[in-house]
Order: sequence, then structure tokens, then C-alpha cells
Amino acid sequence: MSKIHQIYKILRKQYSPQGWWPLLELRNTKMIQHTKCGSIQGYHPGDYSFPRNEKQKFEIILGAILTQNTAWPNVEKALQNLNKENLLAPASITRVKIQKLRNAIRPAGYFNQKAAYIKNITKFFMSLKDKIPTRTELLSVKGVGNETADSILLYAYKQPEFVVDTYTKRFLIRNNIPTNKASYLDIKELFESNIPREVPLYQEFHALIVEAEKQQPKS
DNA sequence: AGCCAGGCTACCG
DNA sequence: CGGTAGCATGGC
Repeated sequence: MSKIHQIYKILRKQYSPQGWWPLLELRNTKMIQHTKCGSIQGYHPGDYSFPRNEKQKFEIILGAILTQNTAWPNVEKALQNLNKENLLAPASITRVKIQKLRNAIRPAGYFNQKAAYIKNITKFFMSLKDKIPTRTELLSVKGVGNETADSILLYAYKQPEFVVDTYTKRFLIRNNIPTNKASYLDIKELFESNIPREVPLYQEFHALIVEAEKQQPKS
């Protein structure tokens, strides 16, 4: 077994399943525990059957845009606002005035850019008509880069695409796997070539990396 | 008071 | 190609 895969097993022993991707309707129940870092455990731990419908799938896609360089609690505020205004549906996003959209997502930061990005991805999403997008198609949407594309594919469409983020790079360095010259795709390939190509594994590994790195003291 | 957070685009050399 | 300024809010 590869070193990467071994590290996964250690993380999996050390932490409980993270239950990603977070969904609004699975919040505010008694099962939810807030951690000191502001992250939340126990959305649907060990249950990889989400999203179970189109509404949940669309919420994940919007969350993937909103979380760009942004702490998750701020994303949740934006999502709650959208939910209150009945904007967690493609048709509503298409219809809503850009100014109202900007205002709803304000807590997530970069609201001017992100409002436009959300309009873009929504138009793209509706054009798919239930088809699963390719990675290249997703990347053609302005506002969707490597990480956002992989997050959408892995968590909304359950495609085996490993997600690389800042925590992932930090995680590799902390485990003495140097990544200085490595590009996004290099790192993605490093993971994908060293663990079984399984969606639940990809989902859980990424979530565990984020959780583990959040708990590291900042240096 | 800074610094940072689950990036991306545009533009530079 | 690789490198970086600009984008913005909220929490610590």
C-alpha cells in the first residue's frame, strides 16, 4: 500500500467520518456539534448517499462557488439568506436581479464576482438537463477553476475526481511529501494514482485532510 | 489591529 | 508557461 493510502487509514482511525458535503437541511438538528474552529461535524457521517435530489445537488454547486477562499461559516450565512429568499433553485437564480443576489451572498465575501459566477454556473447547470458535465465543460464556466470543478464533480455528481485545496498542500508538506513545483494537476494525480478510484474514499479523504489541517496550530 | 479563510480571473514577464 | 494583484466579509 502507498504512503498516501497509509496516511488515509491513520486519519480515518484518528477522526470520525466527516460527513461532507454540508447541506443546510442537515443542520440545526441535535446531532450537529459545533467545533471550536467553527467547522461542524456530523452532517451525514458515513453516509455517502448525498445528494439525494436535484435541490441538494444545486445547493452543493452554489456552496462550491461561495466557499472560494472563504471560511465555511460565512458560506452558510449566504446559503441561509438564499434559502430564505427561495433562491436555492436554478429557476429562481435565473430570474433574480443581480443586485438582490449580491446582497444575499454578501456574508461570503467577493459578492460582486460570486454573484456573477453563480449566474454563470446556473445557466450552465440548466443547459445540462440532468447530464453529468465533463471536467473540461465545467472549467469553461467563468468562475469555475480546478478546485471548484473537482468539488462539484466529486460531491454533487459523485464522480471520482480528487479535490486539491490549500489544506491538501499543507497536509503534504506536513507529511514530508514535498510539493514545491507541483501544479494543481500534479497533486491531484499524486492522490488518484495512489488510492483506489472510489467516490466515498475520495470524499472522505478530502474532508479528513481539511479537518486535520484545521486543527493544526497556525505557523 | 491585522491576518486569514475549503480560489478565480486577468494580466504581467 | 509561472507568478501575482484584486476581489470582500467575518472571526479570532
